[in-house]
Amino acid sequence: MSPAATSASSPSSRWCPTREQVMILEEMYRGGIKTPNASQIQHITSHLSLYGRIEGKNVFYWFQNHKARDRQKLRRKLLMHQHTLYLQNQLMYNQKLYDHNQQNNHQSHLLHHLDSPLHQLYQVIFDHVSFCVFKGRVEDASTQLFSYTWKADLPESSYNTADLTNRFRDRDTMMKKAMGADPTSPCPDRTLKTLELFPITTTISLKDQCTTSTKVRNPS
Amino acid sequence: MSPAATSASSPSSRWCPTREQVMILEEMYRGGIKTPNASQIQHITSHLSLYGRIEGKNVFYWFQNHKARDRQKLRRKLLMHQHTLYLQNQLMYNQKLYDHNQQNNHQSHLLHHLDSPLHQLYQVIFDHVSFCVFKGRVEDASTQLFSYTWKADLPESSYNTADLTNRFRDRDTMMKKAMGADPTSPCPDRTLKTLELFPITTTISLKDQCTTSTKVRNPS
DNA sequence: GCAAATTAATGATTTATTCAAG
DNA sequence: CTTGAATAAATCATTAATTTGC
Repeated sequence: MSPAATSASSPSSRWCPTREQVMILEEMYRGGIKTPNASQIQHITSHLSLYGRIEGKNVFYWFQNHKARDRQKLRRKLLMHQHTLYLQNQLMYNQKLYDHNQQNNHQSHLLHHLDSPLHQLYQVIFDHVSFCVFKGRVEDASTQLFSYTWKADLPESSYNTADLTNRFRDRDTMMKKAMGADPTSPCPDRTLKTLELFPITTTISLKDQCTTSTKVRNPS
Repeated sequence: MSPAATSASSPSSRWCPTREQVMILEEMYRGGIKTPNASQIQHITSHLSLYGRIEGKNVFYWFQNHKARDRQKLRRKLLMHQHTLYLQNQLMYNQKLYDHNQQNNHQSHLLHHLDSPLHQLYQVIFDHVSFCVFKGRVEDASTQLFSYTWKADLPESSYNTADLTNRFRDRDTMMKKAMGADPTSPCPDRTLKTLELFPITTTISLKDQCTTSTKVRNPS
């Protein structure tokens, strides 16, 4: 498949690692070598040169990229996990609301609430941040939020939302960590059905890297 | 004053550029050298070694840092500018609202609006992002927004906000770029007084970097 | 004045993101 | 789409300014 093993047939512009080289590198990575220092790189290079043409910088870049993409995968997983919790929470809330309305026989209440401006605004901002983060441009997420503003026309009618206003006056109690919610026991007094959109069994700790930090670099 | 010129007095762990070295480097930077390649770095290093001990990597890092911090300053300026526009917009809106209520002799309307849940929610998120950005930890701004969720209790009364709901149904029209608003002519049909909290005469274009990109690096 | 304590600058690394070859 | 290569952003760490209490 890949022309990696055909050594010195065509002057390739970049290093094409052979199957054995990749296997050995991955083995070393799993073995704990995350950021090899200069002498380690020398050693690895001379070892891997038995299986094909290779330079020191190839080894350097390989470990750098491998570590970075490992972390990237972890972050994406964590993000998905939080997104799951958010959705669970949202579904739970809507379900609770629905049940409440069923009790009171007000069928229109649920839809009315889901279209409420608060809910929509939250959704817009959440979606925006989600998109930016999943796009990979983290900084834009906050930068662009700055550049948006809310320019509604003059309200022709009064708000009649004094109850909501009072409920949201304290900012600390207004927003709560979604992480704090335990998805396994969504509601103690009522069993709610929530769709399982994503697996929520990820047990991730970003700090499990042992990062044997070494300080070798020779840029000039 | 500064002991920068005293060369080789104490074994410093990091390079302390002399006054002349910094002057020359800044001159070169202004002259258009943003990311020198290996040969340029060699040349600059040998030139600057006349004024004090210096290595190639020092030159490499100096240009890297200088360019990055230049961009950083620009971004921060732009952020402040957008924040200014946001505040202007907010003030204009409140002023307009106030005028409108004055006409209709409803003194309580303004305060009612400022306490409205929409306004408060926007404020909370904006403040949060602002704080994170100005604290310098850009990533946290979006990451933490994920971990917050909105868990209100069941509303005991109906919302009565159908008008707002309809107004905000289309997300693209709901939020508009603050940049689009021209602060010099805030309201065509009425002259409004707006406090000038920040200078808004910044004319920034992030794309004025000529970045003579060169591809030389020798890590191993 | 003058050090201890803070804060701001900035040199050096590490990490994240982008580009482009295959 | 994967991944080597390169660049840019973020972070760490040390030094210089600056403040503060004496």
